[in-house]
Amino acid sequence: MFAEHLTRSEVVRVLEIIQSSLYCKSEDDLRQVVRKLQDLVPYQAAVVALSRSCGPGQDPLATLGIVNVDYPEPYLAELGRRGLVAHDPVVRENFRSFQMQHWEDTFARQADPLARPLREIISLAEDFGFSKAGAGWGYAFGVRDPVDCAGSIFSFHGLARCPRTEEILELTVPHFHQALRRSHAPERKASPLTPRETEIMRWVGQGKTTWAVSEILSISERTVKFHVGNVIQKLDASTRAQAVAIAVEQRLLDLD
Amino acid sequence: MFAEHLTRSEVVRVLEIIQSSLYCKSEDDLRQVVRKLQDLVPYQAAVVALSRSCGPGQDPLATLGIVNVDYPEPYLAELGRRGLVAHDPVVRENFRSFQMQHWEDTFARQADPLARPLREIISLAEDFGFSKAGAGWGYAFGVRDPVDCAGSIFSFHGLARCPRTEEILELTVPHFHQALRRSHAPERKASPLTPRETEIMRWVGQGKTTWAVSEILSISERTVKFHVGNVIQKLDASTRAQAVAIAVEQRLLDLD
DNA sequence: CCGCGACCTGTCCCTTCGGACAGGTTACGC
DNA sequence: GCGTAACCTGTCCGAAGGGACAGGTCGCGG
Repeated sequence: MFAEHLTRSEVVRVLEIIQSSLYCKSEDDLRQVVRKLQDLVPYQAAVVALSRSCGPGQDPLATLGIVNVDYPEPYLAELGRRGLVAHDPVVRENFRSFQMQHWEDTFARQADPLARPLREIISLAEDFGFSKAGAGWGYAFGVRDPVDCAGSIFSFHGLARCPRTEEILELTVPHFHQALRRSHAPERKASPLTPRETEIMRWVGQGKTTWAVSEILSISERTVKFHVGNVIQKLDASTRAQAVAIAVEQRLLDLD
Repeated sequence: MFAEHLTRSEVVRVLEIIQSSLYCKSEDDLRQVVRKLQDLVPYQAAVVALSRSCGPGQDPLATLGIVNVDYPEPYLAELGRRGLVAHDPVVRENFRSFQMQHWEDTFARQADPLARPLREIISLAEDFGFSKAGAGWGYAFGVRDPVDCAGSIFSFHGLARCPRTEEILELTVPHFHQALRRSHAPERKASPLTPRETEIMRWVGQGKTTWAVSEILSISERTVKFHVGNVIQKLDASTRAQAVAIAVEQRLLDLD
């Protein structure tokens, strides 16, 4: 059965959230969308992360990009600083199985509940006022992308075990994963080219000669050569053909 | 209001379809998912297409990849053979506005309803037994991806105008678009370049001069110029810079 | 066997580029 | 006011590219 614990209006709400996930263009958009879940599921804080390398033999943690939703920043920073993320059983479990897990179960499955990093994780959480026990438990759920193998984890703090909650997460998280994948993709660093250089390279890429570009822009041939020369330098190219190749490949020519 | 014309079970059905769209890995998967819509919306046949180049000044038709769902293949083939796709007002409208359109309106908006290509489109449709008038009308709806600018069109034949239908398409099509984008990614038409040409253009794109390439490949400078010249012709470029730009953009240089 | 496509080579000529040198103006922030 | 970045312009020259003409070999399929 599908969505059996949800009323019509809840299903509609879920659908709305899913729709809005389609239009995430940035981490911040995603943050907003995830927050909408709070109407349906009373989590306290969430953390979201995407790893591009989840293949066999790859370390997912290596390329983990983290988006914080309502956790105290210093807590996550400290977690990272002490290298505890790699030892968090929830994280490890997630990137192995990508199944929904309630933290309580995950912690219960630990061979040695008193192991050093585990105790440290728990005490750090307590330092920040949310113990991992009792009301402090939560859910984690992630997706391993069937197409490009990117893996994500969505971790929600402050959720008691509940089939309805699981249903909602099951429905929404895969879409959040996609939104994360999309909004995280265009990690396009600022173009090293000036507007003028970009403009000129666009024409050059369209097959215009120096002379033609100078006519188009009503500037001298020399100036065009000057700009192209600068681009060649900046992109560490040796010919304009290579400069164009690099620019196109790095999408510096705002074709889109 | 969201999904106001739908019952709970219909909303759930929509949600189910959306969920299954997440796991499309191929055109055929997508076809299956789109077909599920028939339970909710009695369309007769659908055609789905994705264009990677939808930027300003780019021709979306140039990179249009088409997925047929239940149309007679010969019909679509004939449409393409006669170059009618470019003249279909529904297609043109879609890639301009990306808004939902009922074909009836689109055709009604045509300045000259008796124009040659338009008449040909209609008569071809009639030849295949589905006139575009009356019950033959349908809906088209597409998405212009906010992230990578890829544009899609989803065209459903055999739908009367109906707010409920529009609602369902409004909810599902954006997800189909994403599914199409994901499953369609590794679609690369055969390169028009010969292996030798590809090899040479790769070096040219790396900034090598004619002389340098000739040294690398142990052939004469003249031969390199010969091949580059052929590539420039084939790609309809005028300089090697433009040839490189086109080759890189169309991913002809198996860099990846 | 012949045509065809991919590949290879040459000469001639004019255009285009790339680099080096040597200037200039505007606009903006410290 | 001074530095700096973006923009603009010039001359000179050797190197590189593009087009047109005219060849050549090889292998494959009708």
